[in-house]
Amino acid sequence: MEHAVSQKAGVFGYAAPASESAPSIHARPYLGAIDGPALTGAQRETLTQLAARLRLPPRMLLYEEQSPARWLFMISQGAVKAFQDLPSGKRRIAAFLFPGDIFGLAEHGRYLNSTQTITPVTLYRIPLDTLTDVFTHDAALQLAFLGKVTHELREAQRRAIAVSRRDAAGRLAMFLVMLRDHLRRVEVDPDEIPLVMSRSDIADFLALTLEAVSRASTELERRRLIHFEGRHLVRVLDRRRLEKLAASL
Amino acid sequence: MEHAVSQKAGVFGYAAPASESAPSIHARPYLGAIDGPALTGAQRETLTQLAARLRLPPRMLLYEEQSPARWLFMISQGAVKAFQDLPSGKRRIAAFLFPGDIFGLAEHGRYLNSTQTITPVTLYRIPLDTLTDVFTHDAALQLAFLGKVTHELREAQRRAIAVSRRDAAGRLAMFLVMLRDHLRRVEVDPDEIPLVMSRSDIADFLALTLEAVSRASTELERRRLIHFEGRHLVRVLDRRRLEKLAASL
DNA sequence: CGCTACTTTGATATTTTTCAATCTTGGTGG
DNA sequence: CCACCAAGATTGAAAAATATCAAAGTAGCG
Repeated sequence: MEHAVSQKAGVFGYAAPASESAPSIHARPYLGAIDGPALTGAQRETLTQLAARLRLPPRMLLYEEQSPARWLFMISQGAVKAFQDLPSGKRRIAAFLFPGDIFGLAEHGRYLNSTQTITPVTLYRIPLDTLTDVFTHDAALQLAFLGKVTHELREAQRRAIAVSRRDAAGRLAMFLVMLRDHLRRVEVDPDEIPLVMSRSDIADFLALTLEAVSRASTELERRRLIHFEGRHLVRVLDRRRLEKLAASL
Repeated sequence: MEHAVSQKAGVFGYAAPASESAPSIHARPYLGAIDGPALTGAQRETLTQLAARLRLPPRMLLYEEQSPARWLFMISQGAVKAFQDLPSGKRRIAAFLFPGDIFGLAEHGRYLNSTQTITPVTLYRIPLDTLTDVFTHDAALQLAFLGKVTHELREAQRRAIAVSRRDAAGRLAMFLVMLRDHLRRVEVDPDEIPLVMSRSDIADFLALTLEAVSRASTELERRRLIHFEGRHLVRVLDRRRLEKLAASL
């Protein structure tokens, strides 16, 4: 199993003009009393001053697992994958990341996953050392981050449940529904799901072989739940049954 | 598949004397610059005033999935399981929780998992509505929570990787190692792993049948990696090979 | 227009799930 | 103190589904 990387880490793309849009994070409500704390203008200002805005090409490795963690990243545009390469040669994708998502949380000062751009990406890069101070001085801003992290925790738990399914078709259905819901804040038509990642990325995410993903795709098409318009766009034909299958574990 | 519950939610055990020990949370370092922000004396004081200390019997249901989230919990002693019952009748255990662990994070004001005590448990119960204010006024305290939540996020990701394994023995080995590491802050001998939960709990956690867990246990014993001293205590016979197997995915 | 990477399809092998029955263990009560 | 009971755990045999190995088909890109 090969996982070639077209560009090495360490060198980042050129800086993008900071004017286009200020940093923003998306999160669902997470505690009973806290409803998705959106960033205030002042908070965005704070972050904008800290963050460098970068534009990166596709397939660029941002950082590697176990390397020293220096920055936190927030995606503005594009898609990123976070993954681990396992001793067996297999790869497990921990998450696909889209606009509004944060990544780069570390442990013992080192990143836990490798990350690589899938599409061209625009993102904000925030030095970790300054972030601690900011959080200490701006509790509300930190709260927004806390909400985001808890949201990601829930998604990780949901994914663990999805992966635990035995049937490939059900896993794929769950993936599609999760992806659609995750993208809903960006996409307009909920029955069109853009699949920016490859089949083998999906396989690595769902802990299936890419052959199994391919067969599951065929099966979902045969059952008239979805239709592939090209390899990177799924049209949902029967939303009700797709969701039913996704929830049927 | 039956999952009977001996006691219903809503009624909590009697309050325990608050003097025994103040609330504490355990977390690993999570950001490059932040090393496991332990609670200061003042912060413990703050929490102690907010929290009710409760003692609960074993097998008590604390709250059910989708019920309105009113409290956050911190375990002082004992073990709790967080789970979801799926439409198919299967059960997925999202996490086993031990002293120092926090649980009760919610979404849209509702709990995402059901939780039930496994052993007798002593815990702190903190009203969620007051917590938001506390976090806003005490950024350092919030930072400790943020660290804890990110730590749980990492554990969820690790579990997702463990569950994605195909081989039952490997999954069980991974579970044992994770459990041992999680308990290391409490337990002294790293080669004695107390298994407070039942085989079927382990099965629900690993997304295996309990038969498969049983067979995997037998296999690990046959291979002289572990030895069961009774059903609730595992002695690690060959730490090196056990860890190798756990990491061999 | 042709190459290369990605995807699909096919046949076999491996492993878990299922379904069933038996065995243990801890607790209860006579 | 011992026998009995029930829940939990183990073992066995067959069925189901994905992994594997192999080969052919597409599609995008230069």
